[in-house]
Amino acid sequence: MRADARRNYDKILATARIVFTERGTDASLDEIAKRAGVGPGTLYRHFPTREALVDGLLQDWTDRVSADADAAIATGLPAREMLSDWFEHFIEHITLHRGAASKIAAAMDDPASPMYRKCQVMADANRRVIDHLEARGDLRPSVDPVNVMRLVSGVATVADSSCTDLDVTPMLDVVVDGIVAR
Amino acid sequence: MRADARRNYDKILATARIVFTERGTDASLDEIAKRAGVGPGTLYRHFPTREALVDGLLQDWTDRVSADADAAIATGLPAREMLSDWFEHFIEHITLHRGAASKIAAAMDDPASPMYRKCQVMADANRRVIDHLEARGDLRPSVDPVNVMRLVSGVATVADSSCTDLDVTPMLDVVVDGIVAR
DNA sequence: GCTAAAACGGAGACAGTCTCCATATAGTCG
DNA sequence: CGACTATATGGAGACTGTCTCCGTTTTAGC
Repeated sequence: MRADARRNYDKILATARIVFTERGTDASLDEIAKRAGVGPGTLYRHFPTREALVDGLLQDWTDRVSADADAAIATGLPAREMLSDWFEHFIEHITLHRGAASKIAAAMDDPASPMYRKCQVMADANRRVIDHLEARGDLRPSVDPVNVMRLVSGVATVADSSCTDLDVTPMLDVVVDGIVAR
Repeated sequence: MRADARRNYDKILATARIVFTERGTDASLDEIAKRAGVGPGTLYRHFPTREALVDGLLQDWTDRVSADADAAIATGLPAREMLSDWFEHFIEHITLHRGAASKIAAAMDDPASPMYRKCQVMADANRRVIDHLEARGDLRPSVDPVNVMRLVSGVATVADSSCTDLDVTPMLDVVVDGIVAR
């Protein structure tokens, strides 16, 4: 990639991070381009779709999610606490920008999405936590990590789209109760 | 309401039902107006926002949801089965049109939404089921019906926004396991 | 029929998406 | 260094959808 291209790419990403935080992931792309000091054409060449741009912002995101999963495992806490811990961190990450949660939830089952790969990493992180607890015999038989992931994403989506500042803990408690061994 | 107004109102609603089914709740409102044979002004006078239009379509929806809740209670089935039954019917209703589930989930906590009232009816129906089971001693202590509603809406939203035809049963099983007495 | 009030509809202002291509720039090679 | 080529730029503008305003038409009551 040419030096000027790289410069613009980074500039767009930095601006998008600001604008998405201010206005959510539905903000105008032309506005992002304008504020980044580039033409709309440049933005669309680097990021053909809004999804690609959101995906670009999540570059280091997967690393953090992965790290959080491993950190949760490392605590060695009882199943209930470990899961709550992990789920809350996870939700914190996927609701970074308003509207992001639903996009991530949708990408999880869509191999055509530019975010699909990152969702895989995220799903892997979750699977590590679930497998760890499973090996400890702390879970009900046949808990499917992928479904857990979907469920928690659903919680995140609801919390994110609600205009009130919803507390996710009670919902997560139900999920946790639904998967730990009785 | 004047006769011609009533006529147009009904025409718009009927057309919206078709178009939303074809294209989801994000379909162009001007297209609905055109296909209904009215001007955009007429559509917007009757339904100032997209939400109001979706809401108009759900006129008899609340009755059906209520009836389903009472039917589920009347079966007298064990808690697990009754809940699965009710949840599945509920999801079937709120995913009537693609995109509807997330709008309903968002309206649930937004008193300013035109759908808010209908969400209350829906929440009441759910509360009846939960209260019934609670009275039978079939649930864990302190299950909050509102949170259950949010959780199930989350499942519906995920299923609806997924491009694959997702089976909601495994997710609902987790929720059910999370609320029935151990 | 006549009239006032109610409703209509479509032109058009506005905002966002996305493309095309004439112009500008970076990097390379003699 | 200067010339050349591939690469990248940016902004005009086509297109689509939202929503309003207001001159015209329709309805309902007298």
